[in-house]
Amino acid sequence: MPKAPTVYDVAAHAGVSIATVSRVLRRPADVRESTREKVLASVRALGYVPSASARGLAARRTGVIGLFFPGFDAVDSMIDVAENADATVQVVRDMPDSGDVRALDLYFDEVLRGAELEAWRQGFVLMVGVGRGADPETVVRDMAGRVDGLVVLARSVPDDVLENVAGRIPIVLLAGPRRGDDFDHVGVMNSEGMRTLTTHVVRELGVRDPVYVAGPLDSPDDDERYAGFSEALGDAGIDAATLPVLRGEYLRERGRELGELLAAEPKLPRALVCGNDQMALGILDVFARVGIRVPDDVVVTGFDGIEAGRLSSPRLTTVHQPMEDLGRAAVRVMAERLEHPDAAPITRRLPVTVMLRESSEG
Amino acid sequence: MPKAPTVYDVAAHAGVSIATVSRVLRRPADVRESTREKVLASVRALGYVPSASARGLAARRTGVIGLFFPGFDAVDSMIDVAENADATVQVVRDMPDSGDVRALDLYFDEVLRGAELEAWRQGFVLMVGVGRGADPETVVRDMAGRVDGLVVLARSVPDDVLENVAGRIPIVLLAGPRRGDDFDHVGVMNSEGMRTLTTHVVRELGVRDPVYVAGPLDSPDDDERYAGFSEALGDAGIDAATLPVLRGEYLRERGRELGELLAAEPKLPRALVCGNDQMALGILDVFARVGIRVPDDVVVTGFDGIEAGRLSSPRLTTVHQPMEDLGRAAVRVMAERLEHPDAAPITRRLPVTVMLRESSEG
DNA sequence: CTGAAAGCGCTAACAA
DNA sequence: TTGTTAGCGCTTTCAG
Repeated sequence: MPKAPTVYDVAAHAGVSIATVSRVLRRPADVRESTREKVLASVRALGYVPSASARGLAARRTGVIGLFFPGFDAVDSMIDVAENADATVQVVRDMPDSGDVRALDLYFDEVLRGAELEAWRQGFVLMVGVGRGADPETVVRDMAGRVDGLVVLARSVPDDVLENVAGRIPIVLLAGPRRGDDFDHVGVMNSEGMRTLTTHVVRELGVRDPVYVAGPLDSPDDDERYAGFSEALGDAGIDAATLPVLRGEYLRERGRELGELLAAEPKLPRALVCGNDQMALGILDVFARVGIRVPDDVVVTGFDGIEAGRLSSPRLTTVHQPMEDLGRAAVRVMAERLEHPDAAPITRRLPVTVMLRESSEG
Repeated sequence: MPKAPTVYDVAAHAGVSIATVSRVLRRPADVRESTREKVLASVRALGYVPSASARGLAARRTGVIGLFFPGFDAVDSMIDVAENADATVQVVRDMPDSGDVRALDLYFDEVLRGAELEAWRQGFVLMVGVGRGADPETVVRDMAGRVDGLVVLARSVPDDVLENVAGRIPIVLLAGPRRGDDFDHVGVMNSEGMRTLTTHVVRELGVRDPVYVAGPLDSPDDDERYAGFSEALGDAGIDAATLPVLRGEYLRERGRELGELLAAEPKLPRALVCGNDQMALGILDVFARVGIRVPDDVVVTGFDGIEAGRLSSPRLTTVHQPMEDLGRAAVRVMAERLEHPDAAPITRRLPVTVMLRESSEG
């Protein structure tokens, strides 16, 4: 690996000072055309690539925006590459079934895609950090040293760490609750979405006693969704507090368990309004197996709009979150913040879309 | 945003020299325990986060590995976030259909996941670069200035650019052909996989005249796959050159076109061995619509092992590439290269898995 | 429009 | 074990 050329090399080659080389690269307009071309020729001739480290140090900005996500799961279940490196082609009879482990990741992937796109548009590079195991702090601190600003998925990092890091670089919170005015924040209209969907269930489908299938107790997203549910019922003169609520984790498997429970009951509710798609899909799994007809026997709805809900049968009625837009909005907010460090805290809530599909529409 | 503390601040606060602060952070063992604790206390007290730029500049390494992919498609079809920012909840009747635009991305997502995991294990940070439009060169050059090494998807960057950048930092090529001994390379066993699958079709399913559905003419991957196909036939005493070959792009839509063509023929082949899953799925789409039964009337197989092939009906028999392992292997190779800059070129070919599913197995 | 020179914050010899 | 010091490669006044 021959030593990489530096500004000095380029300057010498072009017969100018290093300042001029720097100018050609950063504010070409400030340099006479003939000089500029001379320098650019040298840049190409030497294969010069500016060092981002040196640039970042001198300019006090890196041009990188960080995006922190809690980790992909199932990390250590993976086979070691080296160990099967000399294996040969394997043949497998692949039976139907398999899980949906990728669902969570898919959510991130979409947000990531939007963030990456917007970062590019704004002239930034995106650095993705994935929280490993129980130690988001290390990763976040490390990232903090590398980026101009950090977008963090809400509640994926302890508050004190966030507070601490915020003293050095701006933080934008993604999704989740609004967390006061401490940080800039980008979220979606959870309650409005659920309210609209529930209103549809009550008004159009004529169900006056839908059962809410809630997520974890400590999920602010779920709180907001339930609030929307309640409001919709209130609008129709129904008191949500009088209706039963089922509760579980936001997991398909947990949905299956609830599905089993429901299937064993003597009487089904007319509609199950679930706090997220995963649970709804789990319930659908069981109902399909035991012969409960959806939506004829019972209407089932979800929330999130994950891909799997478009591929299930029946396809799942849900409230679709604009994940890609979330990512984009977060980066855009960060760009604004970087431009105006002292502006008032920014909050942005993105609209959602109720997707009516066969799990509710007969 | 108060000015971020530096080593000098920490050193002053702890009453030591900046060198000691640096040591505490980089080689804690070289520092007496009491001093170390004193320094760490100051680090915490001040909320100190080391600057990666300064560190990178001084140490001549950034600790970042770059991963370059050609771009996500459909970039400019996206709605502008700002424009619908004040919209409210929308309700949509979502009809079945929709495309599979995400398929390509899914491939990348998996590779990405593997790369990210391995990078973390090796103590690196991963920086993902996405080629925008027709200008991978700019992105790659920019990345080259930010990372210690660059993993590049084969044929996503012009050779001369690669050559040029390779003078500055090591390059690892991912997938695609082997490209001589110029670069380190990680790929999969394309021909072996296709050979095994084809042998199954010939031997177990008794088809002696399968039709190969090829990808683009300039795809070395497809060349390798076709070679495997030919070999398998040769093994069975059949000359592949005597059999017809269909050709298209690696796209589902193109598969549909071919499907239409085939459906219009008086007589179907007994088996269609496709160069990738997308085309096979497109063919499946059409066959399902026009009532051609798979595998009873015709066997259809793919290559890649994308998720959509697990969700189609019938589910698609295919050769599964270990995408995640590919990403991991690439990063691992890069780590080795970084450790031993002068070692001989590294080539690694990962095994694949033939997945027998209902599109071939009656 | 161009050059000289002073850092940016950190690491890594080398001394002590 | 700790401190001193010389850069790392670039940006950015400030002069000219």
